[in-house]
Amino acid sequence: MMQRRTRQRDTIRAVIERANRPLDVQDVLARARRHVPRLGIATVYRTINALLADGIIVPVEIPGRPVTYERANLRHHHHFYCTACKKVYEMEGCLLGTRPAAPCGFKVESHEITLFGTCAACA
Amino acid sequence: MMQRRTRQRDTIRAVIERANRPLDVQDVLARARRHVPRLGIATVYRTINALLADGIIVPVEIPGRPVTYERANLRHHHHFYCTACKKVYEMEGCLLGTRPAAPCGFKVESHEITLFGTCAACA
DNA sequence: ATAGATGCAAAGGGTTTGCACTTGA
DNA sequence: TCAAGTGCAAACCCTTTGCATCTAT
Repeated sequence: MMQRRTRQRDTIRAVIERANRPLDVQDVLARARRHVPRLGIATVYRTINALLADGIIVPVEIPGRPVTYERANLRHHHHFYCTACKKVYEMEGCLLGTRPAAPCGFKVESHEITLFGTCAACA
Repeated sequence: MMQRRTRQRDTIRAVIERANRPLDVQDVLARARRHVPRLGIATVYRTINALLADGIIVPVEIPGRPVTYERANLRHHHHFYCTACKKVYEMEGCLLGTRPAAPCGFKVESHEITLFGTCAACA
């Protein structure tokens, strides 16, 4: 995948990597079209799927919201969703002090935490 | 909403309330059809939406999976998603030892935690 | 030159809606 | 009785796929 370098792919990747918050497909399309006006939505989906497969970006799924994507090489962190302005913020570090407890026989491989509330700007 | 009592609604509500794990729409349809064979998928969606609006059930959204639903009046808990058998398990209690830390000015109102891994049955 | 990538439009899969029929109160 | 509720199918969305065209190598 992603064997050739194209303007579309460079643009889509740059849009996601330079954003200061996770972007959904429509966000990516809108921003990328500023540089590639004729960009099609199918190319956005194909490129996002390729970037996911290559481990360059990861999905960020907030319950009740469309999937968003961010660069994969960020430090372990979680997300804060402001219910007022609908923005997603990165929360540095992990909120779980200890390894998550699970019933006997259950093996925890990873976890996701989302905080909901209002951000400083909305308070 | 839900002005009249029907066999379909009683069945759908009972199916969700009696399940020992959150169910997605297809789960609900399959189980409810045992009692109401001609039940249509549209009625399942309509009833689930009505139960959500009435606060009788809540959505449980596991990243990458179809939305599931469970009764609303359960104690605070989180979910474990088995990546092998694709089932969602209830995890009693909360994994956050302390109140979640957030940057100054951020007000945390609620949180969601999802654990990923393999369950006892699949290990 | 040529296989990979793109844009468009059609196809898919899941959810909602329109409508005539059924049914609870 | 008769409006709420149902089942079916069509309509909608969002995402993926097919295909002719374009383009990076």
